[in-house]
Amino acid sequence: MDIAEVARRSGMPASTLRFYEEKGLIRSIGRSGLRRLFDADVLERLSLIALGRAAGLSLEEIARMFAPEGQPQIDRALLAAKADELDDSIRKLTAMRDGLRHAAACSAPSHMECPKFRRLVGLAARDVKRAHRKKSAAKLV
Amino acid sequence: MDIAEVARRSGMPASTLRFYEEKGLIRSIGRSGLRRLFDADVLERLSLIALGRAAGLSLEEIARMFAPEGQPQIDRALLAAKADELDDSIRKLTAMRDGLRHAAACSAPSHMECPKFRRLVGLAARDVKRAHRKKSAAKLV
DNA sequence: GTGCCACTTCAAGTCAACTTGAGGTCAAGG
DNA sequence: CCTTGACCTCAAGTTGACTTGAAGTGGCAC
Repeated sequence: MDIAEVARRSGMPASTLRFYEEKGLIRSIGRSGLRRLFDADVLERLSLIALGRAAGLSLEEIARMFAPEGQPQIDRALLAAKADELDDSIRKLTAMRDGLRHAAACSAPSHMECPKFRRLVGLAARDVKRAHRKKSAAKLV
Repeated sequence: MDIAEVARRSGMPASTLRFYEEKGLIRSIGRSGLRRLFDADVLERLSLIALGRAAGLSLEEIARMFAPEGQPQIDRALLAAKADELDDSIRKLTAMRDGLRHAAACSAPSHMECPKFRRLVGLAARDVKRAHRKKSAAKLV
């Protein structure tokens, strides 16, 4: 397959495919003149990348999941850790969604006068501080 | 409160507070010489901003939720629409989390040999294509 | 009253993940 | 054979959300 076909079948622009190859996320199997040739399995790999992106992983994290080819347990630990992170995000998003849903329906003149909404806001505030502590701690390393 | 106290109490760096003020997301209530003075209610506002960010809203979207002061129903419709978007993200993240969790535990030698995992991957692929269609359509406007 | 240092402004830098543009190459159809 | 246009490379641009740096100001403890 040439790059145009991969683009068509994966839904990603050719520029992205070249970019991913440069980053080592995918590989072309050869050339025809200048033109890259891809094996069909690149599509699976691209789906995997898309999945990771959709779940909020960075390209670098995704690359790490693919790469080592020698430490399967590190790989599995990473997957599990990522799953935990996702759980966290899901909890946050769910709280936010409920808050929005409520705010859209709530009759309080200003959302801030609604106790439900205020509780939610307080929750988020705690999270930010936690995140900042984490970041500062990370800098010390 | 001066900016340092707001920073301390909100957990955000002063530079971020100045940045948010410049963007119109928060307001200082006056100055003492050059120094900004903030009302205590800015903390509530910052929590709200943090909540929005954590839920994946852009600063511009957050600003729109605050701003109009005249179209309460547009505001509510926007909130409801955002809640729906969040529902979508939550579904995706949940699928991803389950996939990761499974992959971390699954005994198949390579994740791609596991039918559960492959189904998940296919799901993500469809999503990318949908996103690209949406983007292309948006460009035509 | 005076010196320090937290505050100020404004411009520029950073980071991730791509996209865009200029200038060049070559496979294939006519 | 020759043109065409899809593909190539490499550098630079873009966007969002901030951060950093240099140069300046002024509140307040002494």
